[in-house]
Amino acid sequence: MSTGNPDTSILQSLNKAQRRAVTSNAPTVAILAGPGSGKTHTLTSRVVWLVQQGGYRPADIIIATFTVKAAREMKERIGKALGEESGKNIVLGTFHSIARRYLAKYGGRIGLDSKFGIADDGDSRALIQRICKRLDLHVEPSHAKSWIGKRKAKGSTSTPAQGRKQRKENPALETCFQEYQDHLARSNLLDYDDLLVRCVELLRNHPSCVSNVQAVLIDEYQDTNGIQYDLMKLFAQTRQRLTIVGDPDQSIYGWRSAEIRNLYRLLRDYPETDEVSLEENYRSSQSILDISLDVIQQDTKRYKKVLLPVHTKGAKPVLRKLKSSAAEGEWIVAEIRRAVMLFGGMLRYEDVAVLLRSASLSRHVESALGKAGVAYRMIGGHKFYDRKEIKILLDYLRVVYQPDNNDAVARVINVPRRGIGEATIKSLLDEAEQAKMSLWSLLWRHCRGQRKATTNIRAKMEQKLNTELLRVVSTLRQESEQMNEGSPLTLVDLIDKLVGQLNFKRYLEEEYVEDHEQRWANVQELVSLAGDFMRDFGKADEEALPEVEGVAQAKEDDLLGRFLANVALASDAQKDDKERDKSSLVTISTIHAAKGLEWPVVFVPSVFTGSIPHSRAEDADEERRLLYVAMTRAQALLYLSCPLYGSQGLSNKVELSPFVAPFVGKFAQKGPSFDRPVVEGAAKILGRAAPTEKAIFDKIPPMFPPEDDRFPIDPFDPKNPDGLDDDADGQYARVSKRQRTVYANNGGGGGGGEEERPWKPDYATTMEKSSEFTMSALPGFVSAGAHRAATTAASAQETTTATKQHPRTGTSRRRPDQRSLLGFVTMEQKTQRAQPPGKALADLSFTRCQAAASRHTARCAPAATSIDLPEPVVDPGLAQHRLSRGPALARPNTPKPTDDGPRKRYAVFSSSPQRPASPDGTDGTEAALAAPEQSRPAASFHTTTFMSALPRAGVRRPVGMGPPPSMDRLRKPFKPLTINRPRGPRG
DNA sequence: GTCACGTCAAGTCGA
DNA sequence: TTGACGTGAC
Repeated sequence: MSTGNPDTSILQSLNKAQRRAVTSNAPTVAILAGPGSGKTHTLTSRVVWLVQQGGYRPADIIIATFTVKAAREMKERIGKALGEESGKNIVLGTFHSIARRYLAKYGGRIGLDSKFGIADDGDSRALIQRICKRLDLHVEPSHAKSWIGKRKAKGSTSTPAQGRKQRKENPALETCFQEYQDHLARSNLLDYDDLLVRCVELLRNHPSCVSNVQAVLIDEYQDTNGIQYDLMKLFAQTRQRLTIVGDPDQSIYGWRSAEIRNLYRLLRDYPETDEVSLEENYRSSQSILDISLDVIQQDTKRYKKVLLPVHTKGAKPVLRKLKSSAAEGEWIVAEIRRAVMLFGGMLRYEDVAVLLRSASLSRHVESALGKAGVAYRMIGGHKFYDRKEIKILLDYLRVVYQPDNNDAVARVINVPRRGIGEATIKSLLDEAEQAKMSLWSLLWRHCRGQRKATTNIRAKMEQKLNTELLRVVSTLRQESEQMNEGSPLTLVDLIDKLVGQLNFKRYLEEEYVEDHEQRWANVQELVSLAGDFMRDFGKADEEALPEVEGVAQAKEDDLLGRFLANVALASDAQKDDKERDKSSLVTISTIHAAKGLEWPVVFVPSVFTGSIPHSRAEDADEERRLLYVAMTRAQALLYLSCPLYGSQGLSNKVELSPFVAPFVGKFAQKGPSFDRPVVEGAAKILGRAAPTEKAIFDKIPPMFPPEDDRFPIDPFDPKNPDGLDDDADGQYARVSKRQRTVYANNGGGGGGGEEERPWKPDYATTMEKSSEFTMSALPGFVSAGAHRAATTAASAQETTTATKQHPRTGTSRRRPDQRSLLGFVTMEQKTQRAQPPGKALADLSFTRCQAAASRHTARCAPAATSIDLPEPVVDPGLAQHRLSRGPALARPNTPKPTDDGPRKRYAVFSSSPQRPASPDGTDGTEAALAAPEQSRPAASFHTTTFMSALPRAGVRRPVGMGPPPSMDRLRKPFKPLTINRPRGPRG
């Protein structure tokens, strides 16, 4: 505070609307903004503002995010802005993690045992399955699970009447629910939803726990569900100061009961809300935005908003048709290489992302990348903690921590093998249940001779159980308790001991002959993660909640418990970014996991019906939003593609996704020519220096195809498939199985090598770098570097007036050119009072026609968008259109702002507002050149099984030594473990 | 009855 | 890639 002027330093990186959001004095601020508009940046800046200008203690601020990734990123940014020390006092995390902390501290008040564990998805599923079977409920376990989840996630949105109705309709589900909860309670477990439900219960009954909280901020608000909304309100119950950021168009978690209508509830519950729209998109080229808007605007019920491109037109997005998924993969790789090559070093592999609807679609892309020797990493997909060997160890630790966790005991009772079969385990479980004791104590008593189990346990089994399971676990438990009391023993020691006493290495060698080294490396990775945890969270104050005066906290000093909770809530192994991966890797990710990130080049393959929209999806609109999210990740180049035939072969034809079908004509049919304008345009968007033509051509190898013409534009020709595709298809889909034995004999691990890509020594494989994969992302703001520079000039002019802007009151705090979120609704009500009451609440994804004026357009075309327009201009047709939707709710207690001054209103129907060629379109990029690093995508990721094994000690499986390659290996020719060693099978 | 082994099919998204 | 299922061997 003493050095320099803190407020200007924060505000400098903001545009006008962002600054208004950051500095607003309203108790509640709702920031609504499209992709690439700097939402997170704005939110973090507001936190800094609240601390530095509002004088709030960081410890009195709660920031809730939706994903671990977002939480981590936020933490990093705030730490940078506020300094590590005060930054870390902020209560920041996912809803679940914050709820867990409160429950650990104060849960005793609602009768919760402080040593509760967290039941993860697998636990819940297994439990429900058992219940359904045991009680013969005739319900689909998966259905029961989602039913239970939905019920818990609803929060106070469900009225008692609704609840009763459901109860009558579904007695079986109700029973299942009851049983499930009882079982969890007996095992002292909470599932993910329970964390939220119980925390709501806690804060509702004991508001003093949050009496210190001055401000609550919510990221990705559109993804909150009912119970999270309740929780948010309760967090803020003392001061009622809330800031939310969100984008209804990016709501892609409906299947987790996210409710877009929460936006509406907020405005109803907090009538003083100051709404801010961020309209400038700093990320993507104009043509990418245009076509993304085309897609999203098919949703007529959508909440319309403006998205103003800051950048120039750019290369036309591509919609490519390929013959098969295999061809699609190969095309993607060819196109990636073409782009990297013809951009002369300006684009690297790390600038490219392939975004998939589901992780299982990655096979063909992975295979093609592997063949070409292009290294990649995978975000989403399978989790580190979900690996078999890791799960076993974690289950052991859970038993150590919570011996009454029957499910965990049951899973480890025969691992390593002790001759106890499934039937025995089931019988033991049933017996324990009937005797109303835990499985653990049943075993314990039996082996101590205190109570003979009715289940037959053979002497051999008993002995093994006694020495290997019971004794090991109980000694570890003692040590874990000592650990909490300050003995020098650490978590790492604990896991090491466990691994040693189980003889886990030998177990892996015996059980997984083929890949035990990978698995052992994973175990070591777990140990090292535990070490990281000790370092980061070992001090108990790291996750601590602030002391609240007069409110006693329980001590949460159980390291093991916190480690396990961390594992359950993170669901994803992450390392910090000190050892950041510097190598150039293509990113493959699910669309869900890509949210919030950006890349210069984005591929969205498999854009066909059944994939997106997914065949099992319930909500087509959500699928469309998903595609929209994927497309808006792209900065400079966007490629969609679609195979003509599904993976089953030529018999099943595939249809282009209806989301893009109407706009086929707007896409290019093949990749653009990377001529001078395209290269320079991309350079501008990315804020990088365009390479000279010489630099480009010097690097291009002879015969390199400069155009995207290696694949037919229209590959539809079922009778005469072209050779390339057919080969690939045949080899992968049909022949591989039979060839397997052949390869085993003549090729060893590298079997089929000649059909695969020739070995290339000089690429970084994902294998070698896997340790860094688990770490989180690059620092810095996601918004393009150009963003800051683009606004610098404007801010310089405006800083003088900025401080005078905010001390207005009520809704009039809006800028004159910014409309209320409910603007059109209130208007609608005026004109249409006679509407019958009805589905107002049910249909809240209302449309808004939003003033399109912004600083930018105002500058570009002052005459057209003059803020001095005397009258609101609303297209009557639009109002008409919305009328059929029934009466909207007015915000209660809000006087109609009549003295707001002139408010400019006009509807925007085109995909993006017309903008004249921007004279200042260049202003940002040049300055941004100075810091090209900052525009790199931020990402956090983890390894997949495929690339997991970290040969820490340099262990590598020699080619040909192992057993014959699995079928999977043949399908995926890229197997660095084997390919990297171009030796023959016999050395 | 129980265990080990092979085969077959199916598989969103994530805290 | 896991899981459910059917089959021989203790």
